[in-house]
Amino acid sequence: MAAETGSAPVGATQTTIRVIEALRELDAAGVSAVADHIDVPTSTAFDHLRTLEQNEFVRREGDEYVLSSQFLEIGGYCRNNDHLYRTAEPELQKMANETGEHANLMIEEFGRGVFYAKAKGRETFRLDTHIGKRVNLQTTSAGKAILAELPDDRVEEIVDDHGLPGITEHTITDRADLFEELDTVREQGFATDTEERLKGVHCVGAALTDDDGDPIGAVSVSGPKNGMQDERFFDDIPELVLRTANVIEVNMKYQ
Amino acid sequence: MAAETGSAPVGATQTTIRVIEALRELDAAGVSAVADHIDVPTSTAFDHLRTLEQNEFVRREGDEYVLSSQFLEIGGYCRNNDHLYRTAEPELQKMANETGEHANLMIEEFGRGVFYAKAKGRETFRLDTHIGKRVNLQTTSAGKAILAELPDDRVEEIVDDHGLPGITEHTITDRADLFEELDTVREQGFATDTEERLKGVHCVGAALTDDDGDPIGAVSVSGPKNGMQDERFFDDIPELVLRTANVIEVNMKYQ
DNA sequence: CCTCGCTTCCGGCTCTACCGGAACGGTTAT
DNA sequence: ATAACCGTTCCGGTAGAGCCGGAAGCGAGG
Repeated sequence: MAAETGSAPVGATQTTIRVIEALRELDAAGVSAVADHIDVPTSTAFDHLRTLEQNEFVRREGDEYVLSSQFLEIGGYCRNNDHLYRTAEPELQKMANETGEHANLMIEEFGRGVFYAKAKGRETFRLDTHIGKRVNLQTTSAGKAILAELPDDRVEEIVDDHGLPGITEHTITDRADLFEELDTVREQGFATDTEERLKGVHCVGAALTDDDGDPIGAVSVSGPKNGMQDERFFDDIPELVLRTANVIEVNMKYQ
Repeated sequence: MAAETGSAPVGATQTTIRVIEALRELDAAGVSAVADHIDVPTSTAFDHLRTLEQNEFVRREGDEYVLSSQFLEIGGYCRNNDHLYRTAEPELQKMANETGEHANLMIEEFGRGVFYAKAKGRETFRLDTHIGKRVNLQTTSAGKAILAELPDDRVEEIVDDHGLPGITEHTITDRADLFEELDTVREQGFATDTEERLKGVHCVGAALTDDDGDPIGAVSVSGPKNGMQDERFFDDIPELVLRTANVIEVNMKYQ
């Protein structure tokens, strides 16, 4: 989360958000645990928890507070009304069925990649990527596909904001390397990820662009490294991913 | 949403929440549209929108504000850490595969049913149930299964709070009918829904209970009315749903 | 160039968010 | 039993901040 320590216009809301963050980090916690965590008096934490509870953002579980499913509800509602999601979701399913691998839809927000939707293939190895999860764009194929469609100065800005932290030994951590990689992506038309975010996982991603050529997201397929190699990884899967991306782009316009 | 008009301890937070609700209802809106909608000066709406934006709960799209995927992120994160979800999710998948229909996991929160997870079967007719969607418990099979495991006075309380509004012509709208139905559910061990929330859709649901016998959720299968009839609807599917519920209950304890 | 609608900024007044402290309630130890 | 202790809940005063009106930017359109 941003944790802008700069003064927010509405300080009380800022405090409430800190309470939410605390509950998220603590999973379940009592009033005083929350108060300690964000360094406010218990009475203050209590006021905010109660306000959140009244609005059903927080629920009591025994003698502790937990975040409710209200967040999921709002997020799910917005996503369900989203034209991109509605258009892409069925195509994701198809892609997952055809490949047997996981298919993902990513969007960019605040300079980071959001796993916006996923479809499971036959291989149901457990992914760490919960819905909505945010990652640095350069660590995924879909993210790199998006970056490749953004103007250079915007990429610079994103790198300035979020850096290039190494997640695995294969993650791109150098700025020049990144731009070189983005050149390759633009040449190929698709992006790859060879264990750059998760050991043992390979991905192929392609950007979705609007009429102006601006990226509105990206789709990708991810699977175990062993099954994702050679022609399948460099030809078959990319072709399918690109075709799917194309179908989604077209359907975005005419329905 | 609750819309507790009673005074919240932290009024500023209450206002922020109203801004969020407004954005949700308006989909995308400018400062003044939000201000009008919740009847505050534009400058106030602006302050709150800016605070939300700084914390990445709201994003600018052109010259309008929209809710960001932050809600999905928080909700998805919590769900992913949830023992019930982690345990039930793979079983849902299996159930969807075996039946070819949609499989759902519902939990109860604030007296309403939350569609907490779903797995798609082969029949991919478009459901209106986005993830996190809240419904009145008595309108779904999973919800009735949960109600059947709650003490009568709690059921009374829930009905008092949320009423028994009719959604389709088959929805239970009478209190006595509801209790009669819950008796049947307890006898059978599972609950059914014959077009009580959606025309043309039948469901079968079974509750998940903890060691104390309190319901922690319910699983259900829903499909088109035509395919969900006779032995399949009254025997085969119920058996599978009950078996799945049982597997989840056991796995909850030993892993 | 002027108008109009919207967003953004600014500063003062008043209200309220915040806090300390006290009461309450449940649990454990003596 | 009873006391001690922990966390939660309640309460009231104060000073600091949220709210608001008004004005300044800023585009779009005539």
